[in-house]
Amino acid sequence: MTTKDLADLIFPNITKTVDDYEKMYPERGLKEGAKVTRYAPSPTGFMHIGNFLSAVIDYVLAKNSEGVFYLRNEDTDKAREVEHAVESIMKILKNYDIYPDEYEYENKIKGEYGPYIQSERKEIYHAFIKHLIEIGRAYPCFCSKETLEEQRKNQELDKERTGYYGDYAFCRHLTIEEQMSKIKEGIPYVIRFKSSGDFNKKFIFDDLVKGKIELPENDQDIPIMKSDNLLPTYHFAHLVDDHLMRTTHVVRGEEWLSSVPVHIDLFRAFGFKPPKYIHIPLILKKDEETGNARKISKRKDPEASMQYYEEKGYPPLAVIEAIMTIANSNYEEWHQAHPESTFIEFPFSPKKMSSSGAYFDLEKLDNISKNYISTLKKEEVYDQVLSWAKKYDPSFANLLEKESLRSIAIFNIERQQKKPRKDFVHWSGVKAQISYLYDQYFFEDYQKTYADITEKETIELLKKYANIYQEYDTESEWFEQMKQFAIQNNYAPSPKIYQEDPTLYKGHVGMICESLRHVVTGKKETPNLFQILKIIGKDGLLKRIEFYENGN
RNA sequence: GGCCAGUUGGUGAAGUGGCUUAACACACUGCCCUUUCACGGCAGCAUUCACGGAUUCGAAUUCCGUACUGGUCACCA
Repeated sequence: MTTKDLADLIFPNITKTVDDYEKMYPERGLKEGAKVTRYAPSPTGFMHIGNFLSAVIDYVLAKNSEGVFYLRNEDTDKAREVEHAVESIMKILKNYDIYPDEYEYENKIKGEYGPYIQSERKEIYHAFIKHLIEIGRAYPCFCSKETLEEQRKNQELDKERTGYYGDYAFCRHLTIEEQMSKIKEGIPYVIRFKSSGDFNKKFIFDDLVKGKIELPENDQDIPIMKSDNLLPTYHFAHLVDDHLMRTTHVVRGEEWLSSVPVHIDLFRAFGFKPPKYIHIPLILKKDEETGNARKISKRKDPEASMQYYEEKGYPPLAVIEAIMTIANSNYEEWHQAHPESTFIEFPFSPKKMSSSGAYFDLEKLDNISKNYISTLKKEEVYDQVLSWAKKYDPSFANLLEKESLRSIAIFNIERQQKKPRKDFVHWSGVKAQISYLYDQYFFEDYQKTYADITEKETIELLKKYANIYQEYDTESEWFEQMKQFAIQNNYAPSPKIYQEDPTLYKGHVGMICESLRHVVTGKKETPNLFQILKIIGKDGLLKRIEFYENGN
């Protein structure tokens, strides 16, 4: 009995060899230096911001080098699988203008290196496992979970390193005959990789972010195929897929760093060249209870899910900018120097990436978003607010459409100037900031917000003003009239003049403006009054003053 | 506990032996501009790079130790 017999017993129907697959998936004929990257999520729920960070880096790396970026569905854990997870991931990526070159979902497949769904690649994995068994680098293990659990406990008690290695790797030492007869008896088994390393020996591993790291060789006989669904574990699927799909760079979270020895051992068993690894730092969050940093969690932190940014209405490019800043902190500077360039042109450098965990700073995101929105044209703001509202605030969307002209005028307030106003942070905040400019909201909601600061005399003054008000083209013309009006009513035309001798005047022009602003908007703080008056119009002005008078 | 990594201001960080009296951005504070709020402008905000020691003419940058934080040690990825 030989390992060949064992391999045939386990995989009687597998006829293709590793070589066959090597020929089926030849080296990609890309130009020198082109990077092949992938985003390989497991479909277990909503997209996490850490995954998004790695997807963005993958994408930039590939696009920047005229390479290939593909999406692979790692669905080997059937127990945790969630329906439509890949669809939602594709939607999110699309939202951020990230388009995989190769992918497979909803029965559509694009690319020559598929299937891109791991559960459809079972035969391929089996051929590779069969090969390992034949060359004596893999074997069936019949240890039950209970046995393994017990062994682990004993190892802990004995203060030994835990795991399936050396003398603890019981099934490694069975004879081929024993292995075959157990299989024939129908005892369930996993396939384990026969490790080749010595834990006490170190090797140097070069990570593109962290640099050279000394790691112990792998002596763990890890499972590479599960007993129930015969699907590979992550470690093995990573080897087969990233090799056959000719991946050049693997971007993943630093939680994978400690399994690098396993992966290297696996690649060496086949004589394959491992990809370059980019282990990116975890995205952290300060834990409120302990005050310590911890991995950002989907359960505790809403901002961990990419869904959050869509619901809040952050423009995708703002989120990208914030994420890119985590990837390389010189991103902002670069972007300012290259305003016309998109993020895929950014020369991302793994070496420049911080090697410690990063906080995702929501305040910083707000600032980025504010700046970004201030650069948009009025129509763009309108379109984006509208499409957000259609999804998350339909009644506001209706109003925006019904009053589209007024809405666009509102979004134009202090926008067409060298330094545009920066008051919109995200679309979900817009309604509260501008609703007073629509009669519908103003007369319904703003009555209560008035503070009683205006005297009767002032109201009379404002009424007088409303009657002479006219729509000027420029602000200075308007303000000139306002000053004249102030003088006629014994108000100083400027605060300075007023201050020279306050007893000469009832007040100054600014005070009239203040009262006017207050009565017309219900707020003390608003954007430019001239532009607001233009939008409301003379009728609106009269109506609002009347409304105020009656309300008090 | 073993193995691995990290530790620069309120935050993200730049920095890889002298150009650093530690860049830039966010936040914060003050002043100016001003019909409000913003915007904008100016200024302030780490004599110091977790701590201790070593190497060196010289260290945030190299080495050793300590502390703390994080990751990992599944038939999960």
